[in-house]
Amino acid sequence: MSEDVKFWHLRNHQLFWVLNNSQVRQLCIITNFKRAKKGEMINFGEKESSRIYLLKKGNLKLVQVDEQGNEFIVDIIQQGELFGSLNVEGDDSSYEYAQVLTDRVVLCSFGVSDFERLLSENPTLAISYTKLVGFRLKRVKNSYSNLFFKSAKERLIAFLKDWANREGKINENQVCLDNFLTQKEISQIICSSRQTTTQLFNDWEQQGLISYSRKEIRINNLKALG
Amino acid sequence: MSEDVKFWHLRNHQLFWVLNNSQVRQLCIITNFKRAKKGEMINFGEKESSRIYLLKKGNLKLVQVDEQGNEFIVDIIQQGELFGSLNVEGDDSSYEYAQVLTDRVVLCSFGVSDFERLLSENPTLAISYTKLVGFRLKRVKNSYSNLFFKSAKERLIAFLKDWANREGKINENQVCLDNFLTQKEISQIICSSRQTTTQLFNDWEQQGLISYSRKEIRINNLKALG
DNA sequence: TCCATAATGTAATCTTCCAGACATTTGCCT
DNA sequence: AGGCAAATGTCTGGAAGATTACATTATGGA
Repeated sequence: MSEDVKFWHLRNHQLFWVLNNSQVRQLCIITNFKRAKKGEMINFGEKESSRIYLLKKGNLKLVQVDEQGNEFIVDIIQQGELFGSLNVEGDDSSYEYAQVLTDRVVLCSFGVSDFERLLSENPTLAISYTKLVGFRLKRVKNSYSNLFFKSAKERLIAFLKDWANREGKINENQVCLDNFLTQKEISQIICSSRQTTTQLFNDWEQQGLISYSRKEIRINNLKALG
Repeated sequence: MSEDVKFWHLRNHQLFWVLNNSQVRQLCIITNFKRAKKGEMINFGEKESSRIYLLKKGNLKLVQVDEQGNEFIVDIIQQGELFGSLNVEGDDSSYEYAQVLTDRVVLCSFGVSDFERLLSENPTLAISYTKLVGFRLKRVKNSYSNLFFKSAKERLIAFLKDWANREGKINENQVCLDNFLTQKEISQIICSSRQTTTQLFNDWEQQGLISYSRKEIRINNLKALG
């Protein structure tokens, strides 16, 4: 990928607005670009090779795997978001990987140490980055505390609402979602069984409130679901 | 509180190891010290007044309250930890407060804007701070993903194990915990009903595996609980 | 010391949703 | 086109644990 394109990508990310052009050019040099297709997995966690990723196009899921092998979808990353070793510290038992959800993704990455050097030279960038991580913390806390006090149905509604806010397209009163998730994946996100999720979608479908397909989800009236 | 004592407190926190003495002295000036007693509440969230706290002594809980008024214990903060507006960004719907659990706590705090200025002058500090928040993020993720795949019993065991690791005192094979939590609070942490928690403790008590009182919890054999 | 209040103990229902066990459909690959 | 795997649809019992409803016991403050 040409330096020009790299430049454009980085220049367009909010986080790097505080850098001047020459700094961004510098950043280009340490940056690695990559394309990946649906289903591909991205591993991170090996201390040495740990990298920070910036997702330029597409969506992917962050999956955490515990000792028993349970897979748990921690977060859905969308266009423009950072992910990877935000935490930097090498530690522990839990393993995490990312998997591509959309047909293809474009992402770029820096090694953690390069990124750290950049931060130490640009305090303003360091603060922006700090805020970003803090925001992520808040998001995770929020989405989890949702899960505990809501029934499976409420959790699914909350998930759809969130999704609609993030990426929904409004078509004459309807919200339309590009569906790159299977019902199984949705259940993993909202922590319920696959069957329960299916049941809920079908109930809504029969009431004419929603239209589910593998390509898209159309919601006629978000508020009426409850 | 004298500047000297402030100095000692700050100098001893890992986060500030990267600062030199004169910088720590500077930090002392913007620092506010406070004592609080059991049950007292600390609010943060008002954008203007938001502060970052460093807990010097004691324990407290961070409680998140959602729109329905459900109270959810997000985290237990112990000696030496930072809490408060780690996220810096003022946002949204969810409200969070801290409540003192031990007889008394000692804490110091800075206004967010002062702290930000400090960060911008000390990029290394900013990086340390980022790692800290990242670590917190990891902890939250971990404790949550625990919750979803475990039964109430397993969750309680995991909680006790974690507690034992953090603050347990070993007495001739037994682990002894200073109990500043009620069973109700424990249930809030592990997300089960108060009655279920009570039942579990009593079962263990009858099997002679544990000894619960309001002052202390003594565990004879952590592994045998399962 | 006594009392009000909070914390703990116990039991009987009742709801939710998970876990199988299939059938059916969809969509991709060759 | 045809076949195969993955995704979806549907039904069942059963278990975990919430909820309700009290009884009992501690504890801190007046």
